[in-house]
Amino acid sequence: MATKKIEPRWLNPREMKAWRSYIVASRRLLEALDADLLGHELSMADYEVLAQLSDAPDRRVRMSELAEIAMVSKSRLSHRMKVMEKAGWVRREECLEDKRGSWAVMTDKGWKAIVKAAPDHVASVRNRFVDHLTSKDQEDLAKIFDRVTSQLRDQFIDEAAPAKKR
Amino acid sequence: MATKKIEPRWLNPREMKAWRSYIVASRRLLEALDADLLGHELSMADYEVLAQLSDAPDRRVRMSELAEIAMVSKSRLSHRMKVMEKAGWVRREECLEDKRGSWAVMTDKGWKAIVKAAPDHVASVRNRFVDHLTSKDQEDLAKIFDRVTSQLRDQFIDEAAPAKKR
DNA sequence: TCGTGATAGTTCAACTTTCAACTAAATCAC
DNA sequence: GTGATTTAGTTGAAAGTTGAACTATCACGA
Repeated sequence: MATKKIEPRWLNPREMKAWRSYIVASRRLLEALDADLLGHELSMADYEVLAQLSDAPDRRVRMSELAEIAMVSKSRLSHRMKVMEKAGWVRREECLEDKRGSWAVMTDKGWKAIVKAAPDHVASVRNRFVDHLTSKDQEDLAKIFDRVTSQLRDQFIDEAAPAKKR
Repeated sequence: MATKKIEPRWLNPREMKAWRSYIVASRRLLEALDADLLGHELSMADYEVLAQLSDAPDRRVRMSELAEIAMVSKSRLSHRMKVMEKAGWVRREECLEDKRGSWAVMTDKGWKAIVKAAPDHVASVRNRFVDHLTSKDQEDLAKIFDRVTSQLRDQFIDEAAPAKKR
């Protein structure tokens, strides 16, 4: 098969501006939010895990599901859980319905930790981000990024599936 | 001083939606872009370093400046440079004007690597992000995120300075 | 009921990132 | 000038992350 070189479609100035503004702001923003959480001995990723756990019925979620909703790999979750378990924030319980599985369970201490961290984190998200958006901005952003996410999911499905026709 | 507990201003549904949409999309997006670069043995962070270097006059930049424009810590840059140096993509040269300093210099091999990776990366940025935005979206995004960045910078200056009045 | 393949979760080794400590040179204040 | 401070950059150890290999269990079809 002859591989034909396709001339790449470079970004025009408007596209470039949007992309760079986004990427720079995102880097800085995440950095700032992480720094703001430092006082609670939490990273954004750990916060996300605890927040998801605290939201679940009985504050317990299967490991796999937790990994998925907190957007971390199973391996990473396993490691972080070990750390957070040592800190006394979570506990693991064997799953009776499925003996391969286990439950991630939030302890009282973990609950207290997240309840204490949440107001500061929300304030930080406001200060650094949300309060600088108008209502319209918020709606626009949500629309745009939902589109991006669903597109990513579609592509992922495309890639995972053997593909009928592309 | 009596510390008074301030009732946190939680996010309303619109704000929450915007924030979550943004954070979820961003995580997934970065993940996808990183995965797309894997074929070139590059991470987004390394790509950024090489891209900045390739843009500089004579493809050479002082280490500190490179760290700043590529948005990585000096320590991290130092470590990555060692790896990329081993790969033959960059080289370090001593700085004659300031003997503490050193230049990061892109080699021909590095140039070839980035020239080869760039079209794929741009395609990936398009596929995953830019092509899903209208021109208006692009302008809105740029405006919003520029605002976020400048705000972050202002806050940072605030924090760094001893503060006259806050 | 057996075997085959998928799923849940952990672990290990390799790699990356962070943070603090460090060297050396430049700059500043007097 | 000279001592104090700042700046440039690197280093080493500790902590975090990744991806593949692994164990155990489950689910399904013949």
